[in-house]
Amino acid sequence: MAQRPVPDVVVRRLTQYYRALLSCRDRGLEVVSSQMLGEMLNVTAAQIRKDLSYFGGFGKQGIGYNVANLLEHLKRILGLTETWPMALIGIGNLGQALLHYRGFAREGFEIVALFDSDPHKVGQIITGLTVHADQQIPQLIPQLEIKIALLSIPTEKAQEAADMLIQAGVQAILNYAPVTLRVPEDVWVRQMDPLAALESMTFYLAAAKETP
Amino acid sequence: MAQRPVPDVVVRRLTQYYRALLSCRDRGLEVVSSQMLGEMLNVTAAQIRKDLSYFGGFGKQGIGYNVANLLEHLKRILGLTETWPMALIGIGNLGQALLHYRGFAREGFEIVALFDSDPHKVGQIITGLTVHADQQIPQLIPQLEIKIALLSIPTEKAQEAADMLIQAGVQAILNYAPVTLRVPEDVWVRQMDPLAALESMTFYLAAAKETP
DNA sequence: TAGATTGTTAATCGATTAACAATC
DNA sequence: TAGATTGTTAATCGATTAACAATC
Repeated sequence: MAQRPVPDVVVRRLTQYYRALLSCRDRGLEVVSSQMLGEMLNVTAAQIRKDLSYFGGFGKQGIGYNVANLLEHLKRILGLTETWPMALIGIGNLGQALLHYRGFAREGFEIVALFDSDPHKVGQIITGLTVHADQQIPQLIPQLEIKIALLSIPTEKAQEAADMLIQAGVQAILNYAPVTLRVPEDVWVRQMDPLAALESMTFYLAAAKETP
Repeated sequence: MAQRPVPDVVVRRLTQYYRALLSCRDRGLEVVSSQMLGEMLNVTAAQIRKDLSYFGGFGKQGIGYNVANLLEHLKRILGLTETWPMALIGIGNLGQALLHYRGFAREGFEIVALFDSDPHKVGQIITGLTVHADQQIPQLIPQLEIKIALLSIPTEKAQEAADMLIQAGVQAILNYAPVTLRVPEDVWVRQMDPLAALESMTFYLAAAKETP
């Protein structure tokens, strides 16, 4: 599909475009220009056109982009035409919040297996799913054809869990533990780290204080 | 402090270095080289030295960096020597998980005020904090000198809440709603968006499927 | 001293922006 | 047709990497 290699920054922006287009659609817009899209997302119009051009020409000169059409293309490009079964590792406060989050399902992501290392939690049924022991990972992940895992466990246990998951066939990890996981290069990891995000903002707040 | 303007990517990496150094300290390491740090974080040694050089020379040739010393410097640079009172807007599943998250306190972040628009929730006391109505924002934010807000409310309400918060003095927002907030340029926003993170990974998984 | 590692400069690489012909 | 907007190329900008003198 993509001829030139697509930079990761572009892929990340693609998800933004997709979001913005969904919102355009919901507001009844049929056509949108790169200019408009850019204003919604604080991105230049040229950036958007360049990014999209990695995948083809989806717009019409003088007109812009058909919202439904571009949405369809991005959906396919981002792999959102299929459904993605996911495993949730760690059923603490955060894990439970993820379990109840409705957003995943809307884009075809579904948590289909729960794992926890706490014997008190194993066997419990939450939102219709049984909590399995970590030891079940090697068996259940391949069986359920799970390629994506949500990792919401304590930092110390994250690497070990990641190793097991990858061994069992997981190729993408959404990591909530504040640690850099060591993974093979064909495995994808995205870090979800509120503390790091906060710290990168206090840098500016503290700097602004010093030089008012 | 910083002479040249510091690129945002550098600031974000600084938080990683800080994390890695904490882990070094906890393992009893007294000295660490840029090489070692780089291996922990999948970053080149040159990158780390360059990044740190924005702020000064913290290492010793032939030796490396004193862990405690560099930690102290980064702590100051990232503004983590002060404590940051925060407001939590939206007390749903995610909000409650954030409320129970212990990581914040360790770096001086403390949720000191809760807000929700649901009349059923207003007045409730959770972990010792009263849930306030959104209308209280203009009064309480300045009073408690809150500069940081955690936004965990539905997408539709996010912009309006952000406007109120900023009006009341908030300068940094950790936004869990999947929408690009329009904010003045002296206000910082970081997006926490698990769905976008997942979608940027399924891009690669789907692409790999096509070209095995 | 010899070996190691920093801080910094210069070279490279890659991403963003500007500009414009093509065309709806 | 005139006006608008795309897709793409070339120019610019900025970030990363390599290399090495300084020095612990």
